[in-house]
Amino acid sequence: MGRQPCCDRVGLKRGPWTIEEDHKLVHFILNNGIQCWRTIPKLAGLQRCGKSCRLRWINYLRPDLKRGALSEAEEDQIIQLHARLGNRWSKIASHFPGRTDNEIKNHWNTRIKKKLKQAGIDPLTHKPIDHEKYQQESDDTIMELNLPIHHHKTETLSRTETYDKSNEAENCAANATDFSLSNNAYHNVLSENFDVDLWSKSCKTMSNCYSPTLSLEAEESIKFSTVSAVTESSSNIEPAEEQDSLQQWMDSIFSCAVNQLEEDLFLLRKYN
DNA sequence: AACATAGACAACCGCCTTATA
DNA sequence: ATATAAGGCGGTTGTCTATGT
Repeated sequence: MGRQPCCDRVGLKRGPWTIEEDHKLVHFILNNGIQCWRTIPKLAGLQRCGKSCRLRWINYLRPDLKRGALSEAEEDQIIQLHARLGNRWSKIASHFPGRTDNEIKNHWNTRIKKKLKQAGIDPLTHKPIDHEKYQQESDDTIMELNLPIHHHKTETLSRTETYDKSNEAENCAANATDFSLSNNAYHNVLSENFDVDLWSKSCKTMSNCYSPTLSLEAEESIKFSTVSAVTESSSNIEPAEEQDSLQQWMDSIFSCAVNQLEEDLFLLRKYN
């Protein structure tokens, strides 16, 4: 009865992923695609559960991820969407190609919430804060409202960035003036030993077809990540591949329309 | 130099819905 | 029809790094 278990859970590795593990997962997915997450760790030679692999791929390894800090415009859009949708992070993230729900959720919790509070706006209701009531809630909050925020780090490097600068990708990162470019140097390290043609082809296909709304910055960063590996063949997409991409593009448009309908329905239910 | 603290974000946990044997 | 795992999602925790003392 039922499905097979997702994994035997014995001897599974947890915690931060190593570069070797990333390498194995990326290599496997680019060569075989994603059919079933349960089988991927075993086939890819990873001591991880399928769920962990899925998360790692979606939040960190996908070639079409847009890296770097969120812009002011993106932050504003997140605030607007949050006012409409609440904490439905995956729905919010669907409006930002190349951004993950985890990334947006983290950004909301660490920065935007604070920013809104400073501006006297309740991040939960998006309405002006009732200061008297608010001040009774906690001393910490009072501190946040009345005292200047101490910025210990104005330009904190992400873990990935720091990793980049202390490893083989250092030279690439040093040459890149753009934040997103330095981040993508990581992908160069990853792709150094495996099928770089396949990797670059995948990035190219994704940037050209799969994500029609992909920003210039994202496109540029993808190109940079494969700059050492781009070959003549990478730009020649096979007809069958184009067909697939067209299908995926149509799916994405359909998905956008469904998203909009779902949002409208959500708002109707909320206000009726 | 060593320790404490804060901030950022990757990773995990648990729940819910969907799919399947 | 039912039980159970997969997949997906949001909340929370853990880890790492920068900065302050």
